[in-house]
Amino acid sequence: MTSKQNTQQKILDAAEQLFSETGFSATSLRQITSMAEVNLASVNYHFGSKKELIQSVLQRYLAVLMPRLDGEFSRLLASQQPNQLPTVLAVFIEPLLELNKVQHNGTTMFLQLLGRGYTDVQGHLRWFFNHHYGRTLDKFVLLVQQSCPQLPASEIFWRLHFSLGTIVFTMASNVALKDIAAADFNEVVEIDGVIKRLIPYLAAGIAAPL
Amino acid sequence: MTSKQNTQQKILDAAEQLFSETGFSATSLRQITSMAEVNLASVNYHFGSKKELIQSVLQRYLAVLMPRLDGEFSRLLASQQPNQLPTVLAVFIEPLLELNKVQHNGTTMFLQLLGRGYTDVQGHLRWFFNHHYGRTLDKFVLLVQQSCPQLPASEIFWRLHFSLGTIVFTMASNVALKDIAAADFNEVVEIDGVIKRLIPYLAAGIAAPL
DNA sequence: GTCTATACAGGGATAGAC
DNA sequence: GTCTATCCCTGTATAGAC
Repeated sequence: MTSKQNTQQKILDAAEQLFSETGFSATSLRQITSMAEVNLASVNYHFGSKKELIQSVLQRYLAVLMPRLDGEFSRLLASQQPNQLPTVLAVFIEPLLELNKVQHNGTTMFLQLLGRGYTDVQGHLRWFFNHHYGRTLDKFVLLVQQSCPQLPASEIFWRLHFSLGTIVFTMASNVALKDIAAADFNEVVEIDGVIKRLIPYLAAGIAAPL
Repeated sequence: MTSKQNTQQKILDAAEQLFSETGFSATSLRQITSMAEVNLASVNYHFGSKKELIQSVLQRYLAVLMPRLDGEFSRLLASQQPNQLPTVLAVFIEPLLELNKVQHNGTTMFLQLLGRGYTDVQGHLRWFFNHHYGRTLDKFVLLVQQSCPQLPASEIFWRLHFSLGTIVFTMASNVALKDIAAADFNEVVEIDGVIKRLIPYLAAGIAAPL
């Protein structure tokens, strides 16, 4: 009973650390199981496959993040008049930064996992996300549509995917970007700095004139 | 002599087709060499490794694209007054679409390779790109800085990387996005449509107020 | 139920014969 | 330059111990 929980937990912790350091495809199950000090086969026993392990690692964060976001979206939708786009986007900041309470460096960890997830193995993670959190996503899309009434829904579709790309790519290359910024501009930028730089960029892009 | 050229060429053609169909990591050297009807070991003999083969496939396009872009950038820099940001970005459209003359569906092929390349194997492609085309890149950055004199260089650095993410991610998931757009909005969007949708988004994001 | 040891097919890379 | 044979690593599946 407790031993099952321990094994699963040990695998998840080791996997999370290795995934965020070197990416999904570059991390082998043998690395994970040897760091977790468990048997190789236990990954497939407990999680079924490497893909499902990746989803489980992300799920630990999503289970905390998405209900919070859903609540914020519902709150904004309940107000009578449409909300400003920057206001809608700013809703992400707090819940994302609170992931630091889930785990040390949780925000960076999660965003890096998200970035690597969408870029490394694309397909199955996108499906997983839509499947589990489609409702929350719909609320967000509705909020954006209300804040940009001049834009057709199809244009918003494209621009939200552009924005997803911006976020995911930035987070996947977060470490490299921080290093370059430090070297070229003597700037020390932490994850919240990156997030706050992203907001005006995304807001302007999404609301751009046709 | 001719046999060397032929073998290299056959490998490049087969690799390009398979890469753009199923991505880099999902395409094995054995698939490539059997489609090209050459020996497995010849890939490593002629290109050194799978990574370098990927670079070579991209290089065929970059060798056409980058000199053209460099010329356009120089032309814009030569004009006395600073150029509008949308004008600077629009410079990409023509040279990108002309890749269709290099090969059938060349533009899509190239952008997909670029997208997959940056996301699949991140590190080495970035290095390769900066190393070979750093000068051209510098001209572009200068043009953007001139068109946004109110923005500090460090902010432009971040926003150009945001934009790179937008482009790369969009192109990597190009096929999926086209399918969704077709299903949800009855929209048939070709690659030039995506490019032209990107320009106003990017321009607004880069020039966003602080 | 949980864990271990082990086998298997497929991957990239490479040494050496030709 | 080319080709064969081989090496080591990967994810996955399963038989059997506890």
